[in-house]
Amino acid sequence: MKTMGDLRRTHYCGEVSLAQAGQEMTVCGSIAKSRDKGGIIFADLRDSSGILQMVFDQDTPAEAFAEAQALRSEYVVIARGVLRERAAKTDKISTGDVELYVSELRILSEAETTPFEIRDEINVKDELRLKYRYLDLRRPSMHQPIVMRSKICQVIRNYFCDNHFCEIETPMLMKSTPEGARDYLVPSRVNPGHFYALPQSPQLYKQILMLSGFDRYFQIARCFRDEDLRADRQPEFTQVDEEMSFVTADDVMTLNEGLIKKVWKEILDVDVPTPFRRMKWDDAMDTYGSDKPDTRFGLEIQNVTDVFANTAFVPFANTLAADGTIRAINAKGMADKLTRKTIDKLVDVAKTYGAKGLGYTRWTAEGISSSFEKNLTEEEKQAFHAALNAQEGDVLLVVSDTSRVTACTALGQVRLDIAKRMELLDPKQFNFLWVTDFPLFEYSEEEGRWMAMHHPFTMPTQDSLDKVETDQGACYADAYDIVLNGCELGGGSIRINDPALQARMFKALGFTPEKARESFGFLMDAYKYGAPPHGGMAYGLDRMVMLMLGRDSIRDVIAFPKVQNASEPMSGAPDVVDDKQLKELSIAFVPETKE
RNA sequence: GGCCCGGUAGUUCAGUUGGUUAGAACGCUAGCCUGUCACGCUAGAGGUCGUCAGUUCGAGCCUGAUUCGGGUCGCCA
Repeated sequence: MKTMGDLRRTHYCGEVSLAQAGQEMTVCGSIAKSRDKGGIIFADLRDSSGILQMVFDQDTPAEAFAEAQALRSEYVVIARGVLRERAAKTDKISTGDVELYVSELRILSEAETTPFEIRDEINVKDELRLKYRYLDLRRPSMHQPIVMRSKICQVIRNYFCDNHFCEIETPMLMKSTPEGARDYLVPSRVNPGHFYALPQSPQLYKQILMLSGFDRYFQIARCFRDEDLRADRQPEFTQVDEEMSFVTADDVMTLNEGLIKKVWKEILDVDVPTPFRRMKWDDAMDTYGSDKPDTRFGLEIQNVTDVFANTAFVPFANTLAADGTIRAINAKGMADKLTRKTIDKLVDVAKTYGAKGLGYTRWTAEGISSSFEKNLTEEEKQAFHAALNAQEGDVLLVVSDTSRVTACTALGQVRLDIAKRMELLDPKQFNFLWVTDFPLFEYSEEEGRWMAMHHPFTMPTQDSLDKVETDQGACYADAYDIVLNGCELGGGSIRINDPALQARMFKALGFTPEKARESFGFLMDAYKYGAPPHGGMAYGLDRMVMLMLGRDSIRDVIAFPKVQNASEPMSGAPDVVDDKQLKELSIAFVPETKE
């Protein structure tokens, strides 16, 4: 091993080209691969920008040639030489028409054999890749999303700064507030028995910043939620958070369409047409069975309740007697591909999402086979087929349920499952959509009360204002989610800026005045001294980067992600701590007793 | 908390009905090779079959428990 001596990098591997042939240059990085042919040695040098081939032969100084013979994968080197045109070119790498004819090579660090190969084509278990995250991140396909993420943030910052926004950091150590996800708690040493919470979002602070006269705020903010993980959900994640004064929902949506347009253009060179389609929550649920519909394909849900109004078929009749609903999808022309076996899978999907079952009719050249049509009258059958415009080659899928949301959600998931099976999802297509007019409240069986669907500061729509305390189920919110290809990219709302209305909201949510004051007193006070109308939204940055780069997992766009049990395999966090540390914090560990 | 899938050389996998010494590819080590780029050729090393217990004359294979990882429902205002 050597030091760099007086060698210093003059060029990055991925940034040289034929135009620089003949120049002397110094590059550094890691050995991706070396090929020792005896009298000639090729070694691929990788740095953060790309790969450049180095060459050594009989005319290479003896010392450098000997050094080249000792090269192994992942050795860290610095090399000086002359860039020249290759005798044999390749289009496998961007610098495939040049190579560095090396005159001086210094091995700066040797490397043990890595637990897996540092190449993009490998297929290695996540467990191992995450334990050796630093090795995994060396692979170009893992490296690229992290670099892209940085560029995306830069574009976002520029857009906000160009539009009169001010970037402001809000506290990481804050007060725990009720409602919402579980908080990560941080004990206070100087206040024994007292805890900070890590922010689930900067929501309260950004509203207060509007009251502080900042007018327009943004932040690329780390947020924490102590809930179970998913492929697109991490306990620690990043929001692009924004808030604006003197705006309506329309203004917020328009400004954000501009942001999306700019980011997609500058990063992907994709022209996103604006304005985006807008859809009310009710319509999204009825038509797509989701509050984040994927509109890249059809298979829309239809309401066939009326067809069965007088049916004798017991499951449907019972549902309708309980004021329920019957919804259906016609998978047009898919009878050949949706076999009985596949339909059984769809039934499982529907059940997973709460449906009692999934009725089906499969109409092939051999005739109609159906799980329920034998129980229908001839008139009902015909009316059913007519309602769905059914023909030979179609598959009809039906869910009946007392809950409209359950029936639609189950069919919505069946719809997505079919789309995946039939490969209807074009990964190159970006379908943006605003979903608006969400329900203001959601009834929680567990809590036995109405809960805020978004958060308790969300402005009700004009029509809902007088129903807040009396008819919570009929109230809608001046809220909007931005949806991309069936994923919730972000969401926001106009906030309540009238203390009296805020007090009514807390009451509707079952807060006593004392409880409201205890939890949100500082916020209620702040609104007393003049509050501009304001609203904003927040994006899940990780999800945005994931969708832009076409990745399946949010982990691919986070440098050091956590795994399903919320631990971090490389460092081993979380871990036990010394008793001394606990004592200082006045904390005693009491194991949860198992039943 | 529930459900589903997985764990066999460094890596990715195969392993028949439970039966002798557990295989392949890649990687690794050594040698040869002057235009390779998934280099090639020759030789070699490399295994607690996740862990524990059980059934059996005999377990990688069967049973139970457990652990680790992935997906998912609940949960995620």
